[in-house]
Amino acid sequence: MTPKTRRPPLELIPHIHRATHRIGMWLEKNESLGVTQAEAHLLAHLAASGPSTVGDLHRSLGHRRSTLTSVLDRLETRALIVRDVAPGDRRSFVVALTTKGSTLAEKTLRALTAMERVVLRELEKAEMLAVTSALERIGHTEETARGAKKRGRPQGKRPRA
Amino acid sequence: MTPKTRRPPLELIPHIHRATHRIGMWLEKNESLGVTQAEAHLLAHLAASGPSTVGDLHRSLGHRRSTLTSVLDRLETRALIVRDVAPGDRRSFVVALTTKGSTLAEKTLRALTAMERVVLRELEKAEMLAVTSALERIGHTEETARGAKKRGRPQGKRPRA
DNA sequence: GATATTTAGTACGCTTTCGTACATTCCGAT
DNA sequence: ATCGGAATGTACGAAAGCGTACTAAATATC
Repeated sequence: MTPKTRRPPLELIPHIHRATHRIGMWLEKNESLGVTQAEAHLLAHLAASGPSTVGDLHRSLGHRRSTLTSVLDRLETRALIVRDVAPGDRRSFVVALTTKGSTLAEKTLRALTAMERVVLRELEKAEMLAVTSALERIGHTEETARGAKKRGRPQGKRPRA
Repeated sequence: MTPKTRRPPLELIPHIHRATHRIGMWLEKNESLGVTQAEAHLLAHLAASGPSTVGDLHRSLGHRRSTLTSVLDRLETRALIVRDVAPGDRRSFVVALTTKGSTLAEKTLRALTAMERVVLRELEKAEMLAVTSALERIGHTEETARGAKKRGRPQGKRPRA
């Protein structure tokens, strides 16, 4: 009468989250790429799509602009990317891979591609469409989110039996 | 000859990441649930699967154990959950929702379920299986990752055109 | 039954991510 | 031209996530 499940569990969202986690773990473990998850995806995007503005990266990767600033700072410090003022719009930076960054980005992209291939090999094209379009439909709100409430100022004792 | 795309772009992984991001944004925006993404998923899991140990949550949600400790601390401070020593294993805690937590968890679960429903309504069952099994196959390594290298001690100047 | 090994969870410090405030540039209306 | 709003990206402080080290309990080994 009171088994494990009391409500219809979610079917899709948890899978998405676990998949995301595993991608990150795999990146940090399996290859000695020396990049974090966020860095890897940014490099891969640059390698796949060419130079992009910070706004492009924001829209493509989903990170907050301020987060991107930090990530780009790190990558720039390590001489993997350069920021150049965009021709035609002096507010924007065009982010491009350096030679060094390009080498690493290719490596990263290959690693991610290899990971995908294992999955894609077994999927029919139609199924693949179902997957991506399902993912695309998840939580589509306005592109750029703003404002949110925070609360809780925790950090207290640590219980122990 | 040098268009936008220089290499075959990834087809699946970026979708997964964007979906994850949108779920988080949606949670923080659309409802005044007052919980972060991690908290929401934890509450939803408890509501769906009943009391669980920290280890269970670790395996189900993918967060690091130490991360879970923090999340649970916050939820405990807000009196949404309780930690009780597990009967039969005094090392473990059983995490359970309080009445207050249960109310909020139900609300959260409904919000997430509603979000899924929009997607699922349009998917055939077979397609759905393709989606979840594809996600499950992403980056399957050992459940618990360990050790990873870090580097880079950045934080420098902030360029400006 | 004493000791080593494994498992569960936490404490702590550091890195990453994020929200907000702000400076600069662009663009449309006038 | 110029003024007001929108857009682009950064600075800064604060919160969340995570790796490592550690404690305690359970389990295996002898």
